[in-house]
Amino acid sequence: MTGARLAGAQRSREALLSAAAAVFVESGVQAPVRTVAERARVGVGTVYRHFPTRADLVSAVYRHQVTECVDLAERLRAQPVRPVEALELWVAAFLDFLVTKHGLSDALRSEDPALANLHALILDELVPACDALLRAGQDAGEVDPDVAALTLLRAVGNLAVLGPGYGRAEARAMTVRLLAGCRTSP
Amino acid sequence: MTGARLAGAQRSREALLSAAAAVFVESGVQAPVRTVAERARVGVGTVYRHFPTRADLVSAVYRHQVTECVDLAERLRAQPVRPVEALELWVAAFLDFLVTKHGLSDALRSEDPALANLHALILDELVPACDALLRAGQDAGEVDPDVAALTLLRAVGNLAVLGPGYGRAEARAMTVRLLAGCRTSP
Amino acid sequence: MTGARLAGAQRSREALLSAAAAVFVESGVQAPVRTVAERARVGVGTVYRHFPTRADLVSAVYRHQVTECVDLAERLRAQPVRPVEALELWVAAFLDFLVTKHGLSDALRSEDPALANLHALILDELVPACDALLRAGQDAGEVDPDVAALTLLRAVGNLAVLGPGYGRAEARAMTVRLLAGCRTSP
Amino acid sequence: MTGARLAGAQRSREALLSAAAAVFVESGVQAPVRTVAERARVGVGTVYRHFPTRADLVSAVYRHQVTECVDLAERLRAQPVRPVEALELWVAAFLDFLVTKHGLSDALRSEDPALANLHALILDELVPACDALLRAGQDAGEVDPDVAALTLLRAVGNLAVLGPGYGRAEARAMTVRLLAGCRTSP
DNA sequence: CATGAATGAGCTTTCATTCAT
DNA sequence: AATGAATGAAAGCTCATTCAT
Repeated sequence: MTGARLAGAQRSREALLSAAAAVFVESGVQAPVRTVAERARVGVGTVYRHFPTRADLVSAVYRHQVTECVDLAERLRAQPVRPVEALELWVAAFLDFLVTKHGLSDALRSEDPALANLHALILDELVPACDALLRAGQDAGEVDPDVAALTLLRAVGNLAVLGPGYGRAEARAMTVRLLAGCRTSP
Repeated sequence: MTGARLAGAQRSREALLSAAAAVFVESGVQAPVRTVAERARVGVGTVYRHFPTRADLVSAVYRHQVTECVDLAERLRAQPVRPVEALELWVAAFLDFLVTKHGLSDALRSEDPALANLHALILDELVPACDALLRAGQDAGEVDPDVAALTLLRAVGNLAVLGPGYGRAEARAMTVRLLAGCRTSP
Repeated sequence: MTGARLAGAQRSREALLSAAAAVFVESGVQAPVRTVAERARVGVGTVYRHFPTRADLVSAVYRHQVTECVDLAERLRAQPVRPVEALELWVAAFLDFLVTKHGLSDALRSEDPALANLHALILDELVPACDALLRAGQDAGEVDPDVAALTLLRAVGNLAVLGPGYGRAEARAMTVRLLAGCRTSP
Repeated sequence: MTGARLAGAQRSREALLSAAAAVFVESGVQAPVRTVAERARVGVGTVYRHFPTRADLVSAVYRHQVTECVDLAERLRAQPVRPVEALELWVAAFLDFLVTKHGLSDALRSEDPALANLHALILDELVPACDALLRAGQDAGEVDPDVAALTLLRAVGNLAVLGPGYGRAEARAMTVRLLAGCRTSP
């Protein structure tokens, strides 16, 4: 009775999330709420019911992906590869995320206080995940100890912003070079 | 009489340019046109007369700064330093520009087709300037021949986007590391 | 089983009435229906089932209080006090009602045709109650015969609207003076 | 050149004021800004240009009328009538204002902090004007010294709220009785 | 040429009301 | 009967852009 309703609500929520993800990719995180609603075939009111503020929507859209990144970091640490290689793999995967959902890097860049949620999420989850990989590399003497996780994340996040003449391949190449520059000089 | 008119018009144009530069630094390139007009002590109509589209204004504002960068590149090439050092100096200076006038990196990043003017300007002037330095380094065997000027410029432009926990110092450090990763492996 | 249902429905209805009364006091009769539903721990649908229009809810909320006023009038008429004194006591009590449940005076003032119910209630019950007291005073030669019950009720209802610099004490004082002005000149 | 523009703007401003006055009478001070704009045959933007907040509009609409009331008070004080009569005349005139522009009494009643302007206006101008008349009556021993100007103004403001069965005539009669109740007992 | 008033589309957000479950 | 998700019409406010003077 209530179950069916709840199931419907859950479906709405998911429809909204995927609609929003798509819209953010196409038009950036600043896209009108109405656009998201239309994409999800839903009234605007429904958007606000599920996500009272736009920031809630943005955060929700990316929370899932952030979590995946965190999980990946953990899996990589368990792999029998050299720490620096794990870091490289992880950063490459992170970049792919960002590049695919280019809305996310917009969101990361934004200083809008309403996105504090999302920023907190990053600080609380992504930074530690990256930090673990980074420290492993530093402890192994492969990575320069001056590199901080947050700084690296933001830098990669920035390198992920594509534009004319600067596509995925370029972003990847630059990220690789940035990481190379983070290794200890032999 | 026409002379006076022209002089007045010229004055307006310059007032607008410096007002816009200031406003862009404070509030980004998206700042309301009205804000620029007020800062220049001029009616909005005047803005539109001189710069029919916002992109015209943005381009004009940064054209001058782009030119300075180009000039710097030429001066550096004449210096008795190793090519890779000249490149590093230039990139550092370019970064400082971007970081100081953070409006510019917004503008560079923007895919707004209306900014085609500005993009063209970069392709036509900034890329060749950078390219000259880059090629010198590559010819000297100091820089990896796979690095393209446009790619490097965009990457540095991206690294220049500041945010919480990622200030000037971090941007500089990351840029240095990126360049380090662009050098030929010994 | 149906009995239980009915009992449940009755409970809902009463929960709604007291929730609405509280909400109206806090936020006025214009408060969102949703607020009332939440206060009553009930779904909005239930509000609409019991009270198809907002006016039904408002009327129901105040019917009970109107009835109390009517009863008081009857009790006062039976008291061994001079008619004009009975009138004064009743008006004072009525004012206290209004001032305490400031939602009611909002409702009385409203010209919203949807509140016709409530207005009818007043005409049918409150006016006659007041009228009886009034006439007694007029018959005793203590109250000016030109004073009409409805007019007096509305005036007192209006005087009950508090605001900055005009609190309960002021409302009471003004009501007393209004009534004094309704007495026959000696 | 600019003069004509200014004249046009002035005309707009006045059109807005009279449109707003009319709309407020018909629908209360809470009427949508858009309604006022339409009534004035003007875009919403124009309303906001002239009156950045709704409160500014409301205040402007009534400022003029408040001033007239104040002027009237001064003229009446100069008349060769007994103080209490002057007070009665003034209150009657004030009531007529309120009753004619019934939006004003809504506005006076409102506790919306955005209307602080208007409230201040009343406290600063209307209260002293009323106070002068009141004190004259009190000094002459005709009016009860316990009556305060603000209280009286609010009470009259309240009595001015019309409704079904309570029209202008009733409001006037009640106001007269209220004032009668404010006189010193002989 | 310069001005700035006017315009109105567009965005966010709220809430009364309906209706499938 | 009860629920609460969904809907969509308002309403407030901002700004890019036009155009009469």
